[in-house]
Amino acid sequence: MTESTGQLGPNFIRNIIDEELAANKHDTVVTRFPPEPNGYLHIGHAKSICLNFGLAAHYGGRCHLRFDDTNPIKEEQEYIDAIKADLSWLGFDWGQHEYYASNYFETLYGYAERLVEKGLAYVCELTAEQIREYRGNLIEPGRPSPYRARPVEENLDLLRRMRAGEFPDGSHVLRAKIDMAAPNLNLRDPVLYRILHASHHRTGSDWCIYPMYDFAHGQSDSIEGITHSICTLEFEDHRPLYDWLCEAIGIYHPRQIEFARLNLTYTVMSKRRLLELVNEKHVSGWDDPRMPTLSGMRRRGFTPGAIRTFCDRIGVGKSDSVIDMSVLEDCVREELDTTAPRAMGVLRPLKVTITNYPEDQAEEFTVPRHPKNPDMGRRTIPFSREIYIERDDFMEEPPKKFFRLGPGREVRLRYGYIIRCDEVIKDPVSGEVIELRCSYDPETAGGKLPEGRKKVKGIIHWVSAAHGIPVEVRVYDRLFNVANPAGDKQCDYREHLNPESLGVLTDCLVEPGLVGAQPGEVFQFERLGYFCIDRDDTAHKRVFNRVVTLRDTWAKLSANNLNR
RNA sequence: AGGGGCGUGGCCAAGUGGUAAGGCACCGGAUUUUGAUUCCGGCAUUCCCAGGUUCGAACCCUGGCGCCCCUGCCA
Repeated sequence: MTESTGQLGPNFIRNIIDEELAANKHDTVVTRFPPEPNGYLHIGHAKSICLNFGLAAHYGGRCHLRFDDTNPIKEEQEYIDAIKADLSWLGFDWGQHEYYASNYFETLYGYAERLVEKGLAYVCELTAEQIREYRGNLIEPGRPSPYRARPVEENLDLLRRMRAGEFPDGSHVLRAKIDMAAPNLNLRDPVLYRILHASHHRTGSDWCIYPMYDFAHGQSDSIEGITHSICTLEFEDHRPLYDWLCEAIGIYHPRQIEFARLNLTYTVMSKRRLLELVNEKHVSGWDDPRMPTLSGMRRRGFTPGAIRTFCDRIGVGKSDSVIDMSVLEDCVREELDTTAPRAMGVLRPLKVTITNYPEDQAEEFTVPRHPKNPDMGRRTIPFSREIYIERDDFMEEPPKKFFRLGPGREVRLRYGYIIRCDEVIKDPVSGEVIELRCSYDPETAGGKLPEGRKKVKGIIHWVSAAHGIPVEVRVYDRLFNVANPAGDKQCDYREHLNPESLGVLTDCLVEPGLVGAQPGEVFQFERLGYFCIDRDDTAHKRVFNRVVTLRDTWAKLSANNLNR
């Protein structure tokens, strides 16, 4: 069992378990993470995973991985493999406890016959539409199916013939006999088994009847000895059925506890919408770095530790909540700040010629890989007459408090010399600034400041023109431009897609020390943010993803000034 | 004859009758060869509202109000 990096804080579920333990209701805690293999895991699943595995770890129990594979039409092996990979990546180990609801099909069927024999279930021949009509609605009670009073023997015969494949899809279902007038619609004789002549990804053609969620989930929990079956709020209405079925069948009865699912600002979390984003090509795939999927976040450069910290930090409750994306970003920055080696990279290059630096000269600065962690060692960065700096670090008419480069101004090149901007060269046609001609002060190498020389406030990053490696950098912004895209009843969530969520910068330059870096490696480009090498990276075309920017007080300040 | 849940600062969240933790965000300020990091300080006389019980209420009681979920042979 892998421990989460953070702490699973106190929450109402822990309080419940503490009380039960104090009352000697259990001697161990067994939880489970039960995905349906019909899609990819997202950050919402991570919350459930951290909760279930976290509780098991906290109480010294265990957590099972169980695939809820009761609907062969929607499920595939591909998803099982992807889910396992994501779970491992997140840092959780389910050991030998890998289970499948489909492994219990025979047992489940036995439970069904038992219910029939007890007179608690019957075979119904109403069509799906008729069943809906008979069910009534939110304020009117339902009516009993004409097949409700069928004798036990007839039900048993019919159920066996359903299993034997004598009937076509949709012709018969097995229903629990509960209460057609129950205020909780789930209790109005819910369907337990349906006929589906479909091949199952694990059981092939062994079965043509498949149990519904309500007749598989709790039963699987029971079979595995799950003590606490933790699910999301929308299943609260199913709990009475969960309980009824365990009692009716007469099996061990786990306790279902519901918590609020995760919502994050500026993204969507439902499988349906995520699938639409992929199918309609609004993103490049499930692992598009803008997606809230674990595979997307992995490709983006988010770390498992940051996601675990996030899940621990947001807590677990029962009130519908929307967590601000900044919480996640903070977790990512917190981890990467301590682990990412520093480097210099220029995203939007502006050429600078150091006019008083000899043309045939070059030198190397040896500098730390990390400002606070000497154990990470040192690196060398070449310096020469021509360098590139960030366009944003020069302004022809600098506003107040801008302490970077401008005509006649001085800045320090990080780890290098102080330079002064003597001349601004513009494109004669467009008027665009295309080059800065500067002079350097040889006395200021490596942070030195000669007696009496005024300290410069601005420090900017740079890359030597002759030595830099050209790279492509993909900069990501929020996928949607409103905080709650799915919450707008006026229009479709897709109308809130941020057209600028992906920016591709093709003229970037990074320091030559990064030649050998491999896909997945993360660096901090000083003053800019964290960047990881994408899996599209090749020797001919190096590709970085921007994981997240650094906090930018200047950007905030100038934005505030603009608003005034 | 509707039922089930939930309301603590901008966003989360602890708190379970003894006088409102923490994080994110935000606002100051110090240190800094990253406008980063770090560090210090500020940020709810009040817990959806109104009554009541109590020496004492976010916690207990009553009555309102608001929001979410439920009418698949999906999970």
